[in-house]
Amino acid sequence: MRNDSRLSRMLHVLIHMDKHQQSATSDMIAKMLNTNPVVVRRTMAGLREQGYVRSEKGHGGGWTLVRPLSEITLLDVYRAIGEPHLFAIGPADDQPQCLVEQAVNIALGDAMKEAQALLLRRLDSVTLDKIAADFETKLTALSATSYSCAS
Amino acid sequence: MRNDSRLSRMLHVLIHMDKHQQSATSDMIAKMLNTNPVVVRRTMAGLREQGYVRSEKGHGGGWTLVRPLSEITLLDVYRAIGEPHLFAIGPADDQPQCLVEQAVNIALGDAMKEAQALLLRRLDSVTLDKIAADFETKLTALSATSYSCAS
DNA sequence: CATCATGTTACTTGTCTTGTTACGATCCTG
DNA sequence: CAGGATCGTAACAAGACAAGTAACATGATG
Repeated sequence: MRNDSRLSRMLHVLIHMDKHQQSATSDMIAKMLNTNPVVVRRTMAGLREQGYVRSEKGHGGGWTLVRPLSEITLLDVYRAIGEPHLFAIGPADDQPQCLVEQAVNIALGDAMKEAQALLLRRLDSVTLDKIAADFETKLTALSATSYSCAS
Repeated sequence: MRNDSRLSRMLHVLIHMDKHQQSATSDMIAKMLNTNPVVVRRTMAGLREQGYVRSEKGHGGGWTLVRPLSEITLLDVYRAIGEPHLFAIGPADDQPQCLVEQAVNIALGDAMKEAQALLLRRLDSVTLDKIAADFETKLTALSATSYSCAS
């Protein structure tokens, strides 16, 4: 568990959901992600609240994709899961008295802000159908060879 | 302890060391950073190995700055402390079998690589004397008002 | 040799995502 | 309508990693 993999996992799930076009239970999704259903529900709650997926209880229930992949960007997903911290590094003190430390925070903070802005711009510029298309390319490239991912 | 603050702390220390131009003990530095001497030695070990500072044992010992701030970039310091992980997010699986997940990893990874490259470029473009100069500006701007940071 | 200071190891703490268990609510089906 | 399928949620344990802490060895100075 070295990284926060929620964004990665949700992208993975959404594209798979688009592929079968039928409701998937938290259990099925959990197996796909090598985790367990509670983690799935927890993480996908944000996607539901933002209207990207819908969940239905009871027999025959599960998760369904509501909006087309072409209308969901990576940034949308990132925001839906709560915009978790992107960086592992940061200042020792957010409001330091020391003027030297203030100058350090500004220098580091400026660089990080630029990097964050670039990353978010990049996430905003890619829609999920783009990744799905990349997948299709990979798939045809492999021709008839084995493709395994319990989808 | 939300973030890895080693880079921030080391920048702070190096600039202060340049200001007094005399050896500082781990204890003094620890007080400045609001931590304890072991953490200081642990973190500064990398700076010593890379030749930015020198440490001397025994009576009158402590840490001294070896190279001028103008010859040390933020990137140098980042590398000296062991290039810790920059991002808090990442893929769920580095070597996934699933082609969809592979496509997701590539999309996310590309964006992150770009952001990382930008950040490292920014770190490489700033030398420590630049931050020290920013500090001086702040200091004179404050005229004769109180400046507190047990340096 | 006594003291100061670093070097190093081992262990604890704090924080955050994940993993897991438990239980309640809801909905289909026989 | 009883029973099972499924989500919702709370509570708590596990794992990872930087940071905090304690203990002790090593080396330098006076």
